[in-house]
Amino acid sequence: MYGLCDCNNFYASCERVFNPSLVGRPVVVLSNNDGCVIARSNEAKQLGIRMGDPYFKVRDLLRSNRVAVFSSNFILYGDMSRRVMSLLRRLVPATEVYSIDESFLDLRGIDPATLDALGHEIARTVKRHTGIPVSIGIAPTKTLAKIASKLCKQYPRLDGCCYMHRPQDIEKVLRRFPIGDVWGVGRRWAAMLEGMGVRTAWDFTQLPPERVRKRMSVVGLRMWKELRGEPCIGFEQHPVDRKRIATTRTFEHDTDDFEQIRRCVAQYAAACAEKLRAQHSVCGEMTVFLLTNRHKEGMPQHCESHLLKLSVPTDSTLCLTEHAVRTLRMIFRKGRAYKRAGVILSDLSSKTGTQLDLYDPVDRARHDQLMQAIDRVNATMGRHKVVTAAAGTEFFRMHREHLSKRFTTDWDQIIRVKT
DNA sequence: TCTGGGGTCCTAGGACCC
DNA sequence: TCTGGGGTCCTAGGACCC
Repeated sequence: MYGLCDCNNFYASCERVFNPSLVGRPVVVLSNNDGCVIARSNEAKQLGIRMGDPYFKVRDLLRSNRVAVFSSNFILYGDMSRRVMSLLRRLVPATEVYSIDESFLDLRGIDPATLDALGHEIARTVKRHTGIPVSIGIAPTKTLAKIASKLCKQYPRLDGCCYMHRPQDIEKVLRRFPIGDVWGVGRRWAAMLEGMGVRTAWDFTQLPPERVRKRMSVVGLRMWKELRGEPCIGFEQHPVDRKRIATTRTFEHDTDDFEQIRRCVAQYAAACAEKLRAQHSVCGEMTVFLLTNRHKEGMPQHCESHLLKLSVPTDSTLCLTEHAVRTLRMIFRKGRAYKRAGVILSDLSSKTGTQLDLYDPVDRARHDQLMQAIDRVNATMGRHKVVTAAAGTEFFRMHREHLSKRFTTDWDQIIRVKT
């Protein structure tokens, strides 16, 4: 049996933990720059606010319904996630962290008769220790466990855990489960399947497998088998290294100011390099891109980008910043209203065993020492304490009008209790 | 005025190899 | 009239996830 533990309305729930007056009130969390809605409490969902709605379009609706609005506080959400995940790790034999708010649970070797009680116990414990409400689904495959956890959200009387294992129960659920809500079915496939007369997950399991394979490749076939109770997606015991690392941002205003964009790109390169070192990898390729505002109708759209292949793979902020700025110089065109820029690192490999260049002008060993020192300073004394001159100390401020505090990671912002 | 950010996997087709 | 067989690697594009 596979378990899935999914935190309910995770970002909104994190905000509520430190502000209990929000319980029962609608809450939404906004993306970077307070751009659009990326998380909603149940009450906010009921008001008809959709995922991805631009903030400026729903502002009046939010105000008239006294919705609590927050800028995204990823430091807080990341720390709360870490707490939930480490708790889960203590309660089951193994876990696979799937996203910031979801973890698969390895339940092999546990007496099936006790799984329902275990699921409820986990949900209660996570709520008690972290304040975060979760939905736990337990079923014979990962795809079915996902469905089971969605049922928990739909039916509060399940009380946080749905153990779905008898074939007749599974059939009953699948017959009412919309195909578009199945894990792995996006908008395109949902439309295609509905065109084929497939409305529910059950309809899908009744299609001939050859047809599924032909229209949806092995990915669809795997899903078909998983829904029929045959596990095809295994349990990842150990977290795998990323194959791409990106840092990209939308600017608050359109700009063609080269110096400003250069500072941003240098900051993105440094952020990528930090993530790269954190997983002990080096990168062999770097892409820098610039985009104009895709929402401006009638304006010419431009996408400048260039992929640079590095002669020696590196994880040095200095090397990557230099490459990024040089690449930016190549693609930048004065007079274009740029709205977004980014740095993407690819061709990642393990740092041990890097092929060096005999004529390499860079002293790798010294760079390594310097990077270690910088990472240590920034880790212990606060982010951005040491930066490159290219990135500058003037941090391009994100528009975050409704930011909550770093209650759990900053002594100066720890919650105060009035007596 | 104002519209996020970061990932993965699979397939088909072309270039190339022996 | 008739033109082999078997493979790899790379890339772009399309699908998906949170």
